Amino acid sequence: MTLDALPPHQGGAEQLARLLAQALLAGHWQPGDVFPRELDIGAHFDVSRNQVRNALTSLTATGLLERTAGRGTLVREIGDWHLLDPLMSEWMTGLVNLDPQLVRAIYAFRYSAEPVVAGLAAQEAQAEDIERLESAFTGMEKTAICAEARAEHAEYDVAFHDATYRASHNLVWRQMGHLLRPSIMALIHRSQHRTDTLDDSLARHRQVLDAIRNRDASGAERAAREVLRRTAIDLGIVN
Amino acid sequence: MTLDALPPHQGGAEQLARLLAQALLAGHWQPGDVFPRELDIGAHFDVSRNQVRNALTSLTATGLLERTAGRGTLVREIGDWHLLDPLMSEWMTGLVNLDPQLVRAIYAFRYSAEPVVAGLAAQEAQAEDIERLESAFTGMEKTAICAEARAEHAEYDVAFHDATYRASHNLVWRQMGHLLRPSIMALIHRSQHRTDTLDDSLARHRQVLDAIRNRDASGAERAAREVLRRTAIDLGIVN
DNA sequence: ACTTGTTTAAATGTCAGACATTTACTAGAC
DNA sequence: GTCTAGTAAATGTCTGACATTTAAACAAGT
Repeated sequence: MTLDALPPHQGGAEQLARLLAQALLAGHWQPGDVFPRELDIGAHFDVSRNQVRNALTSLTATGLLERTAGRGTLVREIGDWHLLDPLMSEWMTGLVNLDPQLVRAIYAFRYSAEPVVAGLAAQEAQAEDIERLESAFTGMEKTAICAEARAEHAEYDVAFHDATYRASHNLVWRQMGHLLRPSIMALIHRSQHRTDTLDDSLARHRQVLDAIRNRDASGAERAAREVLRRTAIDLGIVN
Repeated sequence: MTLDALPPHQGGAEQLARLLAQALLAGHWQPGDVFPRELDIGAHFDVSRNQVRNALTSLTATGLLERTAGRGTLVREIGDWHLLDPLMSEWMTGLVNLDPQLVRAIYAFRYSAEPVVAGLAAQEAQAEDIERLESAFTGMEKTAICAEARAEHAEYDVAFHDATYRASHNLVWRQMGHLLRPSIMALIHRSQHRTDTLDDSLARHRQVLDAIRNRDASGAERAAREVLRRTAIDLGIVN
């Protein structure tokens, strides 16, 4: 894989890091491949060596690359990626062709984890948590009608699930909310979002909200599982 | 808080990063405090500005610090820390006085998550996963007898739980195994490790192993919960 | 042949200094 | 008082030179 296939870039090491990271996430390099050298990258994108090094530092910190003096830069395998790093989530978000293996892994994780989180939320939620959930849900309702508001609807969707994680009032679970954004964004690009689909999704979200509001832990677990069953259909993981 | 209270350091930006990170994790600075300037840090530890910048880059990437040109470096609040970053786990490990709030948060997370993970492991485990679990368990048995092998015993303990996460065969859950090390290490420093305690802990671990081996998902869930009840006692969270 | 040691090239890592940019504060004009 | 310009101080960036590590090529000695 060469750099020629990548789009141009402008401004900042962060942009460059995103560009390279997304190419890696899309599988343009294989694990074990040697990554281009600093000077080549700098020459290709016409940026200073500093910018390149800053970008590569991020990719190394997220486990995408492995660098050793003298040898060069190697691409690490998917099992070494720090999927829970917020930077990684940001890079995955907006990547149209996310590796299906990743989409499935994240979904499987959510399917096993989110019911537990919802149960915790039902036990621990404070008034402000309920408020966040409600405002996110009403946002989802408002944007469900017209097709142009798909992006906005997704944001409210993310906000709803993130509010669930936050309502668990656990520092670790809360960190995991970052994974939601890429997962839900992937959902947008793969599902048709027909009206009946959205209605069904909304109804299931409402049950989660109600259960948490009623402090019904096991009910929240069940409802969260139902939401994710709907998600699985929309993602094309089942059927 | 000044730098004077910190021990000296030798060699490498990584060492410096660990030193500063552990000071932050121990709560030597309050959220919102201004962190010392690059030049001051460099002068105090007698390292180049580059090393300081590399170290601070790590602390920024893990959400411990927030840096903006012109303003300086601020200490972020605990809710912004990237607790799931492997670097963070490495720093927390070996920190004798980990913030009790963190210990409790990590424990609460494990108590809600690990039963689910054990259940998944019972469904998904392959032969090599079982082997890893068994070898870790026998290691725990061998090192349970004499008190000198506490550190080694803890390593086998970590290996056992890590093997459980790996056996779930999910990329996301697997990443979370990093959190185990600091959690279990904290346990060492706080518990007496009396012989009957260890026997009880071993028996409960054995039940997890057996349930996974028998592909008994709900049994593995129950057993994992029992292991963590034991852990809670040893950590002093209950009783 | 096989090993051992030396050299060479190439990659990342480090340093030092100058400069750029952003931010907060201060003094002064009106 | 309020706005503006200026100044100081902090992080960010660039550049070039040098250090260190690694792997491969090569040359000797046994």
